[in-house]
Amino acid sequence: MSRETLLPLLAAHVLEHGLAAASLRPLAKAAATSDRMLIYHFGNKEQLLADILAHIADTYSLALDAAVGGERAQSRQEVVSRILAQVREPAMQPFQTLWWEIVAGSARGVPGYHEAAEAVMARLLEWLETQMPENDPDPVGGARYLLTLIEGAQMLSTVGHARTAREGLLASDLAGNLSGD
Amino acid sequence: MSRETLLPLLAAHVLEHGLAAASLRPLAKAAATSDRMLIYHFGNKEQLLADILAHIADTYSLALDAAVGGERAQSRQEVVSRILAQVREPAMQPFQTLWWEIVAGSARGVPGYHEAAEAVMARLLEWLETQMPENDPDPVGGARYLLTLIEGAQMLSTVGHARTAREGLLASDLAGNLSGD
DNA sequence: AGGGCCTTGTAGCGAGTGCTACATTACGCT
DNA sequence: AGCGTAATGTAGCACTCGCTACAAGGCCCT
Repeated sequence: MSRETLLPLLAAHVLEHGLAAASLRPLAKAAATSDRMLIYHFGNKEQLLADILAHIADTYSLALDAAVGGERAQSRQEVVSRILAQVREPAMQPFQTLWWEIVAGSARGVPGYHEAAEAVMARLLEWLETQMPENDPDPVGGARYLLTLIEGAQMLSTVGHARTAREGLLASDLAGNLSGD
Repeated sequence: MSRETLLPLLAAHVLEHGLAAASLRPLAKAAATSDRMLIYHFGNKEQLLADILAHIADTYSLALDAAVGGERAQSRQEVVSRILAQVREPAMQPFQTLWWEIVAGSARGVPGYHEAAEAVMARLLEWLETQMPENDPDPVGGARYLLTLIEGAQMLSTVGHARTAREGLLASDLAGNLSGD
């Protein structure tokens, strides 16, 4: 059982139960090994978590790429709708839940979290730029604008203010009808 | 030493060290009492944290009210600028850091966190409505829009994408120059 | 002064934490 | 076949966790 064999199992456990519950013995159990071996393979817990987070980031990135519809969106509003629909899929929920834990860790200065969070956002932003409408006057700035909106909306939804987020988007210059949100 | 005497000291400790480090013995030490007494006064840890979070929410609300400049903002852009400047004050940093921990707990379903987060956002939204420009065509929807933007920008800043957030706001319909961000 | 409650100190329980020491097995290379 | 390294099991250490049992003070009321 090498690191590469273990990582998917470890990642699945972290996605399901969160980082706060990611202690060595439960992780080892989920990967059908022992805490002893986790330390053996990864050195210490900090490195273990860093590797798991990196693996999850890769998985998330791939899932996002895979879920991208073929045809280009026609408007910024459509971009936001599509992404919010995608990101709120039940299958994406564990990533969302984990994401806020990473943000919290990043804010608190937990080693490795800031790097992980920054990398995820950078990749997401890069991908967002490719999703902008073909005739968009400012795809680069627009992607940043939409990212800000989307993440704000997601946070509000997370804390029970989905309605606030929806009404906020309706009041934005994106206007139109944001079907589904 | 009653509950009311202890709460400010406990809140200070949570603001400084976060919820993850908020275990009974350190909390008790910060409040110059014993873990024994914390359980005696609050029943159990869950209730203790709920009370501390409620106390912190009150404190935050008061601080925000106090920091509001007298004169009304002239534009939505000015509203955003003022709030981001205020919310990024060093004195507000502990609240921000704690906030993401609450959001994470809310997403994970930790008892009490969802209620706390929802209440904070509701209060913030209500306050934001009072801050909208006098001649705003849609202060209610506008407040929700700005809240979404502000929170998205704050999250991006937290994970090291302050620049992304700034450029996103510059590309929004708020346009103008968002001095300071 | 004495009864009764509110408050507090001391000690500890059982479980979980990251990590290590030591020993043994498994396996590839010459 | 023999050697060396990689891989793994077993036990355990020192610590923290939330919480409780027990007992003793302190203080008010009559």
